[in-house]
Amino acid sequence: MNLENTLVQMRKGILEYCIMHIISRGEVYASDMLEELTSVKIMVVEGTLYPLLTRLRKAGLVEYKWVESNSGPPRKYYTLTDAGNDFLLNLDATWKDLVNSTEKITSFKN
Amino acid sequence: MNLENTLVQMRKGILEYCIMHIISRGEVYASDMLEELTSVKIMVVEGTLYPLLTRLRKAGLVEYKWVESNSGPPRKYYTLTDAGNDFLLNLDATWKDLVNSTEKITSFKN
DNA sequence: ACCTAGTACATGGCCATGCATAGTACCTTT
DNA sequence: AAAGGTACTATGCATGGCCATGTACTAGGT
Repeated sequence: MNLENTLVQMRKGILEYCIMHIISRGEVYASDMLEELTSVKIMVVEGTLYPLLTRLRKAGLVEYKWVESNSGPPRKYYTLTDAGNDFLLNLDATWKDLVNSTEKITSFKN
Repeated sequence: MNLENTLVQMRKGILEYCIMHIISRGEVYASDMLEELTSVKIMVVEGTLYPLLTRLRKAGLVEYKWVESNSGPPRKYYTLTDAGNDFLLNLDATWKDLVNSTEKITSFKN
């Protein structure tokens, strides 16, 4: 029961939400996402991101197309499907509710 | 990959944070906590709460004393230990950081 | 005294997710 | 051709929330 571990637990579910948002803004591939998440201090490693993307694809929320790169192997560029966009709207509401509820608990005044 | 499941995942770690906050405000027992969490629309069941309280106690963050009830069996009234108070301060910072980071991602404007 | 209902606490097994680690495949550079 | 880097894949572990169930004690009615 240490801080690091709790942070990991807090991240569960949120990562999926963040990734969906990043993809919703335009075609991106894994390294783009890692860079953006790192830039806002959400540290994520490949071993977390790739399985997550696979889950999202299997659930029909995202799709990808291979794009040649001129500086390495080809990349998978992701976009949201229609179902993905719908789901993202629901995630927005779910997340806001949760933050709201937590706020009520943690800023309770007697 | 459905909303309900994602909500469950989002709650991981947050529940611990909320419980710590509730206990920090004064002596409470399990039903008090359930009631307060329910009142802000965070649905929690006993099978989640009791193991969590046991974890917190084993980690030395909370302690309890038995108190007789005049309307049923005795209750365990919980309070934070000194270590628990310290940990709660860290949780506050961790949670704020996470919300902040998520905010940056989800309200990104091009 | 007995039975039923209610209250309070506890546990075992399941599941989904994040992570560590290792591995594959391809490209560029020298 | 060799070396290093980039992008993606696969496997197994740890954690925490949830469901179903169980135990123990109390209160109230008959």
